[in-house]
Amino acid sequence: MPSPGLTIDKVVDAALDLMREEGDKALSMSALARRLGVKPPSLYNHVKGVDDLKRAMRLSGLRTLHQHLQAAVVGWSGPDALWAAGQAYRTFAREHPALYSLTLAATEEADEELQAAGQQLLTTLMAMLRGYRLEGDAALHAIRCLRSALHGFVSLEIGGGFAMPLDLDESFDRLLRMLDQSFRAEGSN
Amino acid sequence: MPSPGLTIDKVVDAALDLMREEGDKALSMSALARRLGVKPPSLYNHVKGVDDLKRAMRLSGLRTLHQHLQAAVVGWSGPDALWAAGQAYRTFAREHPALYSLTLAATEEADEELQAAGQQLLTTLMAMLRGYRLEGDAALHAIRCLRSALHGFVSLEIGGGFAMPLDLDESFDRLLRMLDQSFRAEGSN
DNA sequence: CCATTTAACTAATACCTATAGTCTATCAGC
DNA sequence: GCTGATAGACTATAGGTATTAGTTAAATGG
Repeated sequence: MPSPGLTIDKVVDAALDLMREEGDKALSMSALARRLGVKPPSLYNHVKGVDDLKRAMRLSGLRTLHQHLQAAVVGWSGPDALWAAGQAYRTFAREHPALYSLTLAATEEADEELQAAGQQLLTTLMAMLRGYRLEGDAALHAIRCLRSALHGFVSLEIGGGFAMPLDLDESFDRLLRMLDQSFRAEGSN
Repeated sequence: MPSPGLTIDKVVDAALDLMREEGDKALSMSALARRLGVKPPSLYNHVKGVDDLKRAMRLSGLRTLHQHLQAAVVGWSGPDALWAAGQAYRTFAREHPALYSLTLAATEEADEELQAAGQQLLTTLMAMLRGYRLEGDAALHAIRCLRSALHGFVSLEIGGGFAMPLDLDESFDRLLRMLDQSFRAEGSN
């Protein structure tokens, strides 16, 4: 083996750095190879192609997001947990906008590993809602509302969709209040 | 002029068809030229390049969405208008998933025309909320909640993000109920 | 110490976007 | 009806991308 300078982890990490620094448009096998000081074909010893690379990045993104969420909500319940999770979610998206977009895009062709990572995320969100005493389908519908609201807000925010000169933190707080009140109302059934 | 078979509208329409039929990944100047029975360089007489083409498609998407929304809410107010708008929004996204993603992605580098189209959309949403008697900043924050919820839901839905075997229509209805109750509470201030 | 394997490489293919320059059919004005 | 300008197609070309095939050298294991 001629000086194995690369590992799959180094490749994925470099790809994450590249996308963080230069945006999702700049991510390519060529640019990645340049950054790693290597010729493009060498990358194919570690990833199957650009789609496989993105899949690995998505997996990394899902796991990192999950860790952040879990760290944020541990020890809290009910509204406190909701606010902590909301802030953590939004912070992650703002700090890694390109990765966030990539991660949440196209859950369609998710293999087993990706689905497991998504499932873990869902489990954490479910646990977070435990304080609201939501049962059965109501809890699942509530999760969907929660995910929609969070994903929609951060997507629009990082995409520059909120143009009005109006405090974003305040808007996000109101979004969380809306969720909180909805969960309270549903939970008291 | 050797038989001007192309016009800017034909080009954009063909691009929309191409993306609707084969997905956003299949959209390229080459594929578009093939579909139009023309050589790729000919397209450059009508659009500046692939980015300009996408810009034109985004504009078309924004305007179509706006028309659908306006047609849906006319004659209604309050909750009725909210439900009509929600259904129209979701229907548009489901019928043109690739166009929807393209339209709402990267509002960043929006030129004057795009911003105007976005503004019209916003104006229609504002009018729709009139029945809730929301005033000043409260109305603007409410719009952001509305957009977040709708955009998040349809994005996740068309991306296959909702995997649970649970009725999507029911989930969407609950999302609208959450918005409705929030607007009622805010409006009574 | 040698065989195997790993992971880099070079070379080549087949796309893609985009620009420059050419040619021809149409249209306006005479 | 002729002619000149122009619009809109074309050919040719440059340079970028992903990917595969085949080659070579280094490190490991028996």
